[in-house]
Amino acid sequence: MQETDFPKRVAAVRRFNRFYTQQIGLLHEGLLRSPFSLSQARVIYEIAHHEQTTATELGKELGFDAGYLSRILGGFEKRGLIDKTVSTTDRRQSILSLTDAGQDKFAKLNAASRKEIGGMLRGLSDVEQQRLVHAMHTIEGILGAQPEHKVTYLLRPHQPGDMGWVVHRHGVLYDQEYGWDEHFEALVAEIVAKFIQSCDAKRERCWIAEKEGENVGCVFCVKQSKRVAKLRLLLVDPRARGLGIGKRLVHECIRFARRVGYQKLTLWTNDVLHAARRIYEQEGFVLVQEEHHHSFGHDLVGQNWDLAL
Amino acid sequence: MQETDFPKRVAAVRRFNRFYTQQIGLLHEGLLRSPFSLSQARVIYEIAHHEQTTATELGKELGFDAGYLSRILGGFEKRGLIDKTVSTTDRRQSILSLTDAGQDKFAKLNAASRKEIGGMLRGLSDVEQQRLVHAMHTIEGILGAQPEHKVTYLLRPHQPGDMGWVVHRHGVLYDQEYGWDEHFEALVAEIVAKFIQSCDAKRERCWIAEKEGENVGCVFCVKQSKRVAKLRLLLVDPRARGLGIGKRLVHECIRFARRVGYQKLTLWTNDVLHAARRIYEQEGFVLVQEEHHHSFGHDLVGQNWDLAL
DNA sequence: GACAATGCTTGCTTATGTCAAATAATTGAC
DNA sequence: GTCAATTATTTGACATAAGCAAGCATTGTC
Repeated sequence: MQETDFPKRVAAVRRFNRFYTQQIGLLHEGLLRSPFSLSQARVIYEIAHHEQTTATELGKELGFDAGYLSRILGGFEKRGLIDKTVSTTDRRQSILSLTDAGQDKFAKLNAASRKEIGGMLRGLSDVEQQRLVHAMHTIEGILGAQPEHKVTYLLRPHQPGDMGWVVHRHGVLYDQEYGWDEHFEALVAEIVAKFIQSCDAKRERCWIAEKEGENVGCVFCVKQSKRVAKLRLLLVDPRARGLGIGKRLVHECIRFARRVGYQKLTLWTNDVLHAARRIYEQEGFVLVQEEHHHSFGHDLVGQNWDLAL
Repeated sequence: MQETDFPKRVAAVRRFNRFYTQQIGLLHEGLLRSPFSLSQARVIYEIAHHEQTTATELGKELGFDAGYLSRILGGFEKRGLIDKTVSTTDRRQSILSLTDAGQDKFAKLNAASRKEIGGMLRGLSDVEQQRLVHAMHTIEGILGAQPEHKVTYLLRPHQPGDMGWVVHRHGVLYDQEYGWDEHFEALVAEIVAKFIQSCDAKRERCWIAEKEGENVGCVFCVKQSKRVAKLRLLLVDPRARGLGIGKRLVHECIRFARRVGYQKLTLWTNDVLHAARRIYEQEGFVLVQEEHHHSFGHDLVGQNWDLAL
């Protein structure tokens, strides 16, 4: 290295820091129209991206003072955004997780942020976008010792547009992977239509898994009878498999069914869906019935699985 | 563009924002050991890099609330870091400039920041440093509509190490540009030695011009008699010429001499130094005497210039 | 079972930041 | 030249952000 370059480099980094401090200040303004401060947004972001976490863990990741964080979390709890459950292994800590309302609020915040950044990016040419993203990767790679979270997906309630995605993705994937015909897509469409039209918000729910701003999975919990809930339409996009999203979706569904007072959770699937089967088994579902049927252009074996709640 | 890339890009930018928010938080900690908060540091930085500015201008550049800024500036004034002079063209505004103490405090802050960033950079390989700086430039270029200040230098009092630089640079540059021999360097060394040894801090001063962390210019104001000050050793590095640094140094020197009560400012130079001559003329100096002499291996014409204060 | 360490909460303090009103000076319209 | 609108700055009141330290309950260690 030419030794005379070094001060120039230091100056360049300092200039960039000033520049980006400014940029982040601008983002801050974007949050003004949201019910979250920058710090709160960072906290809720972290919670949303962990299935479960604790205050100390959050504090370490974000570099926050424990007292300050405690207050932020207290506020979230009061607003009904998070649940604190005393840990079974260590009764000093609370396990933090988003409530349904929290998931919803966060999804909105997330969408707003995405829209804002998207708007900014759209002002750039394709080449500029590529260069920008590449340069950011470079900087993160060089400065960021800490690896990105393994789990970068997030669960949220459904929003407009999601039902279409559910139908579309089921159609495409079951065709690709199992050769099922369009009758399957139609069946899915019928299910989601009914879900939307007669949705009992208190006892029925849909979760969408989102990764890097794109939908990558879903599951539905619908009412079959007063005491029995049914898990339907579990799907994980191939691009996002292996991250535990399927398991998490099922888990969330079970937690919900239990919480709102069902006594049994049932589901219908087909024996060719091996990955799903493994998840159901792990979560404690029991195979209660099988029957042969011819549907979607194939001979299939339908299965009913039950879980006592 | 592949439309499916877009959400990925948005996600990448958002991730970078989170990442850099974190980074800037770390820098914030570096300031904890300084007497400035992040906001204060940003304000004093801006003041230091403008010869003169106003509160409104600062507020616009930094995006600060006028009231908040007013208080920060009030605090600085109380601590003796800045001067507020009512503008002659608009008596509502104050022209802000750093006092000597302010220049000094800021130079220390600046050095600390540079040291911190320098330390971080030293942990990287030469190639990584280059890539980092290049990536930062790219981002600034793409996102930053606003051009960097034209004037990126800063004046400050001397610090340990500066005298050596003054001697060295005079030696090298006068050899390169005029072929003067080592006797000139020796003369400079003698002058700075005397300056340090018998410096009357109230009535004598040295200014160093700094650009991107490197010294690029200097000037001295020393006492010749109770009523007469002498400007000496004006130098601007070739790399930094054309930015008005020479003029600014002379200007600062005149202001100081006037403020501490001298009645005349005098200086000795040689007719071959054309650039310097132009500055002296512009600032109102008058040529009072010339004499031929043989020094530093050349036949020269020495000149005395005076300015009534 | 004493004792240090950990996870979290709470009280207190200071810094940060915003809003609205007040003052003084300037500018533009007539 | 006069008046209204605008601009630069200050000030008071206020809300939020953020850090420090003391405290409490729990856990792990010896």
